[in-house]
This record gives sequence, C-alpha cells and structure tokens, in this order.
Amino acid sequence: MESFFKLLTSIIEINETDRTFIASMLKPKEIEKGTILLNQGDVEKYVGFIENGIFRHYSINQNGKEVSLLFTFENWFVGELSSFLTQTPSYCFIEALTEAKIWQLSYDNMQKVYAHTTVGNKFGRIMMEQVYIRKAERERNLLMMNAEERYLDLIRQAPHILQNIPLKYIASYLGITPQALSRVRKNIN
Amino acid sequence: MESFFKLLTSIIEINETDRTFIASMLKPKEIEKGTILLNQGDVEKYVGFIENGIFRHYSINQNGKEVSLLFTFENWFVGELSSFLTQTPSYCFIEALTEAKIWQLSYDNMQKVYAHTTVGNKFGRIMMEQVYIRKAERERNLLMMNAEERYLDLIRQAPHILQNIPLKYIASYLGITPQALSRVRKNIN
DNA sequence: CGCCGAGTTGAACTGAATCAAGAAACGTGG
DNA sequence: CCACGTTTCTTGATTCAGTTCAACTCGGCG
Repeated sequence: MESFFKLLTSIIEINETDRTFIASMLKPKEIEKGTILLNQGDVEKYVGFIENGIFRHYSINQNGKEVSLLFTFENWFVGELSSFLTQTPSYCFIEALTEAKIWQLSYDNMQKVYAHTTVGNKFGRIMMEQVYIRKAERERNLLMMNAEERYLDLIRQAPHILQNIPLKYIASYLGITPQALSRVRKNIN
Repeated sequence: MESFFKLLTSIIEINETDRTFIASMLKPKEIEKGTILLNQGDVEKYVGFIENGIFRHYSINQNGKEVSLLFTFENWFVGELSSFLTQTPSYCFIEALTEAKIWQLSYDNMQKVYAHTTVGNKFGRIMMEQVYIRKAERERNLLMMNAEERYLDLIRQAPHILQNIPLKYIASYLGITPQALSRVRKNIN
C-alpha cells in the first residue's frame, strides 16, 4: 500500500485523516497468473493499484478479432476506466499476464473518497489528465504512423513492454498481425 | 457565457462567489472563419468554451501527411489538451471551420480556479473523464473496425459531423483518403 | 462566363492480412 | 533432467483493403 501513497503524495499533499480514510478503503487482492479480472460485458466495479504484476486489457469484436488495448505494470492502475466511470458494461477483458498483487478501490468507495476527502478530486483530475494524454498520443500514432514506425515508437517509449509481453499481444496492440510484426522486426535488425 | 455555466451547473452545484470568480476569468473571443487558433509547436495557453462555431484539430507529420483528430462544436471545449495540461509544444493545429465565438480561460487562470474554488477540481475531473472515454472509444474503433465500419459508426454517433464538415476532413479523421471514403459512401448507398 | 477546390471514378500499386507450414521456445509429467 | 505436446514465432505465397496517380464532374464565386 505504501507504493500507492508514494504515487499519491508525489502529486498532492495529504493529511493524516484523509490518508487513514483512503487506506481503510483499499482492499488487497492476490491474483494468479492467467486470471480474468474483468469480462467483456461486465461492469467494472474496481480500480486497482498494482503493487506488482502485469495485466493486459483486450477486446474481441463480433468477427472474433482480438486486439490488445493496454498493458499495465506495477505502480500504476489496472481497471477498465470507461466502464468504471460510467458503471456500464465493459467492452473489454482484463487478464493477469503474471501473478500479481493489487489494492482495490470499489466504485462506491471511490465516490466516498471524492465526497469526503479534500484531495480526492484533485488526485482524480490529475490521474485522468495523465491517462487522457496517453490515449491522445496513441490516437495520433495509430492515425499517422505505419506499422514499423509504431513499433519503433513503442520500443522507444516503453521498452519494458517488449521485455515482458509476448509478441503476439504486442502485435495486436500495434494493430497488426503477429506475422506482420515478425517481418517488421526482421526488417529493422 | 450562460451556456458555459449551464454545462457547469449540470455537473456540479456552484455558489455565487465561485461563479463570479470563474466568470471574471473568462475572456470572450470572436473568431473569423479560417483562423488558425493554435499552431503545431506552440504551447496551448487557453482552453475555450465554444458559444458557437466549429473547429478542427489536425496534425501533420514529417512526410506531410495530414490527419484530422477532432471536430468541436458549440457547448463544448476547443483547445489542445495535451499541450495545455503539460504546457509543452502542441503536436497539432486548431483551425476555425466557421466564424465562431468562444470564452477563453488561460492556463494561469485555470490554476487559480483549481486552487481557489471548491468546484474546480471536481468539474475538471469529470470533464477529463468524459474526454478520456471518447478517446478510448476512438482507440478501439481505429484498432477493431475497417474503414466502412468506422464511417457507419461515425454517422451513427455523430451525424452532425457529416452535416457540417467537408468529406476530405472526415476521411482523414477516419484514417483514410478522400477517394477511399468516396468509395465507402458509394458502397453503402 | 471561367476558375478553383471538393468530390468522384478508374487503373495500377502496395502494405498488411490471410493461409499454410516449419522452427523455436516453453511447460508439464514422467 | 529429459521427452513430448503445445504454444509462439518465423517464413513463404497469395489475396485484399486501401493508397496513389490521374482524369473527370460538379458547384460556388470572382
């Protein structure tokens, strides 16, 4: 739990009361490798702070095509935000790619944090700003770069992904097939 | 300015003091059709609430390829958020597709609103949640749909775009050429 | 009128998908 | 620790969605 407050206090000062209040709402959860944390169609009830472990967010469309949307690592959050924020069914799955430990905060408790702490909304705003910026950058990459450029950008921006995630998932994250990624990698080496 | 407070009060209650404080920081701006509101490489100093008018956000890469990233309409905001929030150079342009009137809030004044009003952070958080959700949906569309599906989704979700924006811009928003869009449209009619 | 940008249509081309098969890595049970 | 089966990754051949290049139509505006 310390790692969560380390992130929090790097963004905002927090008094002891708020800290105790928030701490009381975080529930630890140990997760086995391969666990599906959230199913497509279910409502996301939690956002989890990752103490350790790696998660993959992915979606499957009507034709059975699967795409990876996000990989999340320690000291960041796991959870389907679109579903969590609106409390409507999720369009994506979340699975644990490794065993993991997270600290979960339920939607109801999140609302209490927003209502009863002085820091909640500011912290929430700044977190949302950060995830927004990442999504906006991804939109631009998908629209303006070809497969090779997107791959090069990924290994520049997030080399830890390459070291920890199977290539087939990286391929679908980049919007290409594993075969195409294999050829891109062959080409640049 | 009423339309801005209408949106604000639809999300959060606001007292007279805060309202007056925020109102004092909004500066009106009349904009001619074709005006470039923001240049690639410049830092976005304002976020603007659109009283009327239509704007296009677009980016141009090294190869001269231009893509439209966002169209914004009345009762919503115009401004390059990634640049505004980080106060770093923008990767995109904003142009007025029509004449327009907006209410501008500078970055410095925005910080004052966050620091000195009780509603600022909550309103900011909820706005960021909304723009995040839109971007996440767009990411999914770009990764999971082909050109025709993206077009059909656009006219379903945002028919006003089709009615107000030249097809060449819609094409690049969808990530395709005007020729490809023309063929998609021919195909579905 | 004539010009100019937007939109359409056609033909050739290309980046990436698909289909298919083999090689390498991985996990599991003996 | 090895053997076997399974999954991941690679490579080749073919196909296809969308690009590029080029020409033409249309509508608005000087």
